[in-house]
Amino acid sequence: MRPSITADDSTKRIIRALERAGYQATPNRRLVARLVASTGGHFTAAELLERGRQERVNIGRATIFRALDLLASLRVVERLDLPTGAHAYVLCDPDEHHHHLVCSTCGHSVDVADGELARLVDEIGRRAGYRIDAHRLELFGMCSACASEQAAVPGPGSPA
Amino acid sequence: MRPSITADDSTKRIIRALERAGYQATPNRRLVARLVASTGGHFTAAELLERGRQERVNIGRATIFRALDLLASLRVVERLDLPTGAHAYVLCDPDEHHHHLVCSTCGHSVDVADGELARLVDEIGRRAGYRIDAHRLELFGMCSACASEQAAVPGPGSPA
DNA sequence: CGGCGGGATGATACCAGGTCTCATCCGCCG
DNA sequence: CGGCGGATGAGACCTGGTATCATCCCGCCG
Repeated sequence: MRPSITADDSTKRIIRALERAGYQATPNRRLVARLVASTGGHFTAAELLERGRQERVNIGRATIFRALDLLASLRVVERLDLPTGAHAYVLCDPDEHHHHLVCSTCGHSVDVADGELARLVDEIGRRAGYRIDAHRLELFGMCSACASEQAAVPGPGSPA
Repeated sequence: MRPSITADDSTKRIIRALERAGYQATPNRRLVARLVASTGGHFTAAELLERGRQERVNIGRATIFRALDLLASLRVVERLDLPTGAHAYVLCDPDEHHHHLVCSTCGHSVDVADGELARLVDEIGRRAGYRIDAHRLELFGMCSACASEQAAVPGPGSPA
């Protein structure tokens, strides 16, 4: 375990990214940054809104979306399509191209370096005669924490 | 080029899949099958609805969605998340696990065999300590037809 | 200090994709 | 022919997201 990056660090990192790009770090945006940073996994705009309202009555839905958009454009946050078709956002590292591996149980998400994938994608494109501009890989599964928890408290029917 | 599979073949294949799974091949579903098969690329439910209405006045939105759901559950059709965040559907081969490479210009889509990806995904999971249950790879680019068309009629600025 | 301008904000209307309900309908089987 | 379950259409509804618009706030300039 190496939880060297705290939520607080993340909050600051987000705010710095905002400022570096020339955007105002307004109270609302700071709030969103804090909310985003304090989730270990993915979250929806609606969740953010609700949590935001708990600490600060007046924050508009539109503001949340605008902030999220902004953060997404800075690649501090990325939009995810869950297998269910629902949309969620995750905090992530803006510095390198990567993908997400998300736990379907707890929602925790880890960044996955592109690695060999780039090569593979390249080859697929060449074979199909496409010029590939973008790719997206999304991985869903169960993290080790959830797996061991499930092993300890097995749901009905599973230990058959 | 090997356009050995016609829209008609696809229509029949879809209908057969329906029947094999024990669902009625009702007129509406046949219509949807035909509409789906006659698009080379991805399409949205709204498009289908509109095209459907052109040849058969009464088909409900819900019916389209229901048919699409059904086809998706038979894996004859798959739901795609475009880079824009919009949802689309594509006709595809139910028999093997694969991914989609879609042309952002014309919407044409080709199936891509999983190939090495499975191994890669496996390794990622092992390294992260996740049990990976599902993955999704989506590739976006430009097909050779659109590329050559673009080369012939270059847009402003591109031939710089 | 006062005024100004642009960006940020909140409310709200709106839109699209999708789901749910419900009454009707229709085709298939007996 | 009668009944039943599945399919259907209309339309309400929900959710995620966007557009509009008036207001507001802040920094800056005079």
